[in-house]
Amino acid sequence: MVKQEAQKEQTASMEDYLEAIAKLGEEKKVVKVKQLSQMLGVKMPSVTSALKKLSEQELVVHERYGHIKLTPEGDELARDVICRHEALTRFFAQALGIDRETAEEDACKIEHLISPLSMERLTKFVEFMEACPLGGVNFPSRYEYYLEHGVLPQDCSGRRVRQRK
Amino acid sequence: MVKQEAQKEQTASMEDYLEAIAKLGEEKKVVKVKQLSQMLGVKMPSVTSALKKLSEQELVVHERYGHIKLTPEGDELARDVICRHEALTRFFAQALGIDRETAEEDACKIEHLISPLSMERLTKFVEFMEACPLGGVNFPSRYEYYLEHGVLPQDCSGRRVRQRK
DNA sequence: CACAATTGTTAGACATGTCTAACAATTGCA
DNA sequence: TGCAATTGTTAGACATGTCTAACAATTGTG
Repeated sequence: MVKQEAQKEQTASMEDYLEAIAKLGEEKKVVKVKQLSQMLGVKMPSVTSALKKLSEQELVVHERYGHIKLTPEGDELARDVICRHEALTRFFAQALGIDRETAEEDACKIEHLISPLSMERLTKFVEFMEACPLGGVNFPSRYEYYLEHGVLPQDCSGRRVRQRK
Repeated sequence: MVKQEAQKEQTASMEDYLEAIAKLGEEKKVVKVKQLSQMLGVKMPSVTSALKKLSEQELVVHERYGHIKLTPEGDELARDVICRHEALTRFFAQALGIDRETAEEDACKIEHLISPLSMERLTKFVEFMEACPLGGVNFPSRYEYYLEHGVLPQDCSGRRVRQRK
């Protein structure tokens, strides 16, 4: 029985900060206020103020004028957000064929509010679509045909509507 | 060349009010503050205050203690929100096989921030999934098999991973 | 038709998260 | 090493949208 601290629910905004800190931390050795401010498109005082809140919750370590680091708990939350972000991006980009930029933007917004159930199903869905070649003519390509021509491709058996009961 | 007023961008909250007014308006003859308050899970003063803002933008007609009605412009916005809501609900419920309640909840949140492009693609995607029977063994049922067993069904040609490249 | 119950409004507090302006610390380079 | 440029913080304004408390209008029923 693992002792599982109740993870504080975060607002969309705070999740964005956690996510950005984790991402910057991967590339750069040290994370600074200015970088966060630029990555998130907010002014520096907004970052300072967010860090204060996250520090109080012990998700972030940040001493005045110093480096910014996630605590283990903060990192866990951040990983979770990133995981959702990536799954959503894959869904939009790979499954729906949407350009990377739009896919990222939508993922960024939706990652904060989608339910765990939908998230799990969406992930499985993408996995399935990627794994299931459907006898050589895979789903995405048929879907693309449909997108482009507005009608089903030949190998969808001709029938067009014929769905209700 | 149709004169197309720039439609004021609405916040998620205001879109919720517009949507609720439209939905209530369909069933009941008159829409009242109390009903909106209950449907949206907020207190009455919140409704009054939202209606004031929407009135100022001429999306809603509401005279003190009186009925609440959408203007044509407000109705147009509301229809748009409802349209997104329904497409999203169908996606979650029908494509992902999620229970109606969760599907609705997620749709309610996502409808306010998804990009027009993703919305359009998602809609087409659901249409496609509903219309394409894939030679009798349709996508949703294979997907369900995958969900349940974690492996691809027979008619997905056996291969399991074999994707990269 | 009067008055109690219900519904609606106003005023103002509060929470979140942003911003600008002013000031403080740090840095890096001459 | 000292000072200018950069980076960071504090203080406080503002916008949005919620709430409670107090009051006002409407309603419906004896």
